[in-house]
Amino acid sequence: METILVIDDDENLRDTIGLMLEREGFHAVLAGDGKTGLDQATLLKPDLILVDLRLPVISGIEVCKRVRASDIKIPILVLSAVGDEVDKVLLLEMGADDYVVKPFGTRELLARVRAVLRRSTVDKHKILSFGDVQVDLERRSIVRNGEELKFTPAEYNLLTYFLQNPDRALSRDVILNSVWGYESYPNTRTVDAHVVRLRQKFEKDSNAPRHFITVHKVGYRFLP
Amino acid sequence: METILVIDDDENLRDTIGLMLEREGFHAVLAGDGKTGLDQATLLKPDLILVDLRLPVISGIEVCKRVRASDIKIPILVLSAVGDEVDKVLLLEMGADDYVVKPFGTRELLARVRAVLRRSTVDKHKILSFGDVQVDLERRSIVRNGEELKFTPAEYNLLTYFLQNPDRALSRDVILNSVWGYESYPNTRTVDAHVVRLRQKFEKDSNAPRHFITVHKVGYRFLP
DNA sequence: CGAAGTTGTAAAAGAGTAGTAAACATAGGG
DNA sequence: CCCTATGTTTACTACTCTTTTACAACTTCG
Repeated sequence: METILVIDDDENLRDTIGLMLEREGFHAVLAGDGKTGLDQATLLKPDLILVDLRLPVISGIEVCKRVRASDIKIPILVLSAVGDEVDKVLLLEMGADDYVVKPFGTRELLARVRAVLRRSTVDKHKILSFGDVQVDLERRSIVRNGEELKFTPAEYNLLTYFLQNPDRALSRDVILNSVWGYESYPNTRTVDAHVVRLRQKFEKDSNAPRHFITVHKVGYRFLP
Repeated sequence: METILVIDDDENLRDTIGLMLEREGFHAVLAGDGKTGLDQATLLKPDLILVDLRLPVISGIEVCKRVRASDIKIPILVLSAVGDEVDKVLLLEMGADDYVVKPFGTRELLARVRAVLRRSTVDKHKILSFGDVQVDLERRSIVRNGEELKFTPAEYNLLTYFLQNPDRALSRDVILNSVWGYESYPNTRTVDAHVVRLRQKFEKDSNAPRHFITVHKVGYRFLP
């Protein structure tokens, strides 16, 4: 089920939209101001953000900018009042994917929501990243500064596991089970050997790791 | 990327539409009169033609007729002024796929454009291509430099599967399931054997594949 | 501090994987 | 019913990757 975050200070409208979305099978999350909205966005990573252009404190444009700044690629649909003299180009440049002029019909909004979602799912490659490195799960590629890196399967598997479990102390046993699976029983030192390689490849200073942190007597912790 | 041909004698409007389309990720080609427009149409084979109804010399209706007469199946969207007393039925009979009444909003036009394109792509006979090779799914033919290539069913199935899933790491199991189906259980090495053949046929240097890339311990990735 | 245990690391042994041609199997047409 | 075209498996080689090992360096804690 797709989650849609609705950011609007007009409680009435907000609830109406929320209800409508729920009725259409979406999961709607509501926020009354830009700040809350942004928090929700980073926390929930919704599939779409519906944001009012005129918001107190943090405007809709600002929300667009900030969502785009954090590298989460969530499509954004802006709601603007008919009077708003907004440069549509600016809006799209700020990272909005589409906009609807109030007052709008339920069906129109829904059509837009679906259109944006459709477009975004097409090119929704999951790309994990840390530092200047991007990992494309679909292509199974690792890119740094636009350049594809060579890597072995174990390196890739371990790296993506770390990326998907950031900032957690992971014991060697847990890592072995998750990355190598239950069927193979390598020595736990194997993990160490591979972490060494990841460090050599991805740490600027291999002696002072910033991403692949040793947790003494336990295992490792990955910091993006 | 989709190419859209805009035929309108109003330079201002033409440019505005062109700009808007470009911004939305289309490739816009502009023509100021029916004659030029028709030439462009046959030359470029755009994915959509946007044509003003009131054109000097050759009218929009005439453009529709002539495009339909030549057997290119390009969808046409007609722009008509509000005063124009046009029989909509006639318009559609002439080969237009939809029409928009001026003055129109950017969003409305875009919505129509997308709608028409969506409808037309469904039954557009798709030609997949990579390098200097074209694969016509409808004819089930593979052509290189205007010459039809011979191929076996398995070669064709595997190749088209790759073409339809470009730039993704595909495991042997996934390939087997998708190309061979769930009912047959060939060895995964079978995939390798067929990839070898595709390479021999389509790679310039079989030792340094540029299209059929090995993904160690996983399978293959196809790059157009 | 110093002993015991833990981790870092390079290199070698070992295990597994892919490329490839040829053998084998199968189906469909004549 | 055999022949041919195609598909699948096998066998072997070359190669890549993984794991182990050995030892140095480090951490912890009494």
